[in-house]
Amino acid sequence: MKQHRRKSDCPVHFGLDVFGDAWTLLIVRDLMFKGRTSYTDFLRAEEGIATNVLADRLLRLEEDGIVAKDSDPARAGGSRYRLTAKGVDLLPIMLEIISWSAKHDPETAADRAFVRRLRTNRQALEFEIRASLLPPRRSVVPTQRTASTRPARREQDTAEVAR
Amino acid sequence: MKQHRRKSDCPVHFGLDVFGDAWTLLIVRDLMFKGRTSYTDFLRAEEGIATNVLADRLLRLEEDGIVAKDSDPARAGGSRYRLTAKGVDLLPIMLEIISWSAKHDPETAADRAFVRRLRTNRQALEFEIRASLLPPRRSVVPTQRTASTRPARREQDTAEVAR
DNA sequence: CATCACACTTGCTTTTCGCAAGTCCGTATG
DNA sequence: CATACGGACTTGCGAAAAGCAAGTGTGATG
Repeated sequence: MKQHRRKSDCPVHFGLDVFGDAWTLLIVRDLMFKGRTSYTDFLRAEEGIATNVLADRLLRLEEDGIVAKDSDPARAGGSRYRLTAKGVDLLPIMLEIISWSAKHDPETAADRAFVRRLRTNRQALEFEIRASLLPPRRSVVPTQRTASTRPARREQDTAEVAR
Repeated sequence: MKQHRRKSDCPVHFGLDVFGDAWTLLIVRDLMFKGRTSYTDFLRAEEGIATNVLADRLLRLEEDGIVAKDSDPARAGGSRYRLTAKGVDLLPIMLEIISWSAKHDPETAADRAFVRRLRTNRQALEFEIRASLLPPRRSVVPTQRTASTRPARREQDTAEVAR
């Protein structure tokens, strides 16, 4: 289990403590841009995350209030993950990473039109994506956890409802 | 030695392959905002990076064209690191990380005025910081490396000179 | 030419990752 | 109501990376 190791109150360090690894932001990417929402969806991503690492990162993300998990009554034993408001707030970071990579990676698969919009009309693009992510379409019911199980800090409903 | 493991051409993955770990962006932070430029400067940062990890990350950053190393004739055996243009291009990512952490970390040490400017007048702030970082003030001479030693991809002079 | 600061290396322990296989659990099915 | 099934993990183990402490090399400086 990857541990939190907060060693300062520097905002850069705080961010890295949450998503400073090779996989966390790929899960966020899948939720934000690729419409992937289930455990097996994430496993199918082309980078090939290991199943134990995926389980660990999802738990971390849930504990840190970036994603929330709902059980999906439509499927046997199925769950759906979604970004919380705090998770959606990572969007500007994601967009800047995409912008940087599109500029500096000759082999980038970044969509041309997307990158152009990013440079010419970022506000609107960001607004659109936010709109596509909120509100969380609840055809599903929040997963119950016993007090003993992990996710400590629950997302405040207010944070979710606001905007 | 941390290895590159490029598994797709996704721009998010590309970025994470370069700086997806707990330390790389802290070094960038030190260079970008804290005026730290030497090996021992980086070691002194409050997060306490291990010396072998620091050596590894600096080599990676140099190989990836994010930083460049100059020998400093003013100090015995001293070196200075600086951001290349590609490294300075990480600025928007850093600013968004700071913004996110300032919003979501109750204990954040992020400077109030800085964060306010970030929200109200980002363009100017970014421009200012860029100006403070370029051009690389050369009171020092680029470090020579034999063909056998590491940094493969050298920063193109053009990239440095442009802007 | 001895000393010192700086920039790393080296060796060792602990943690995390990567990979393959196995388990659990809530439906659906017969 | 027993059994199969798909989805969501868990477990075990070897390898890689991180963390820690101590040591080495090298170019000034006295």
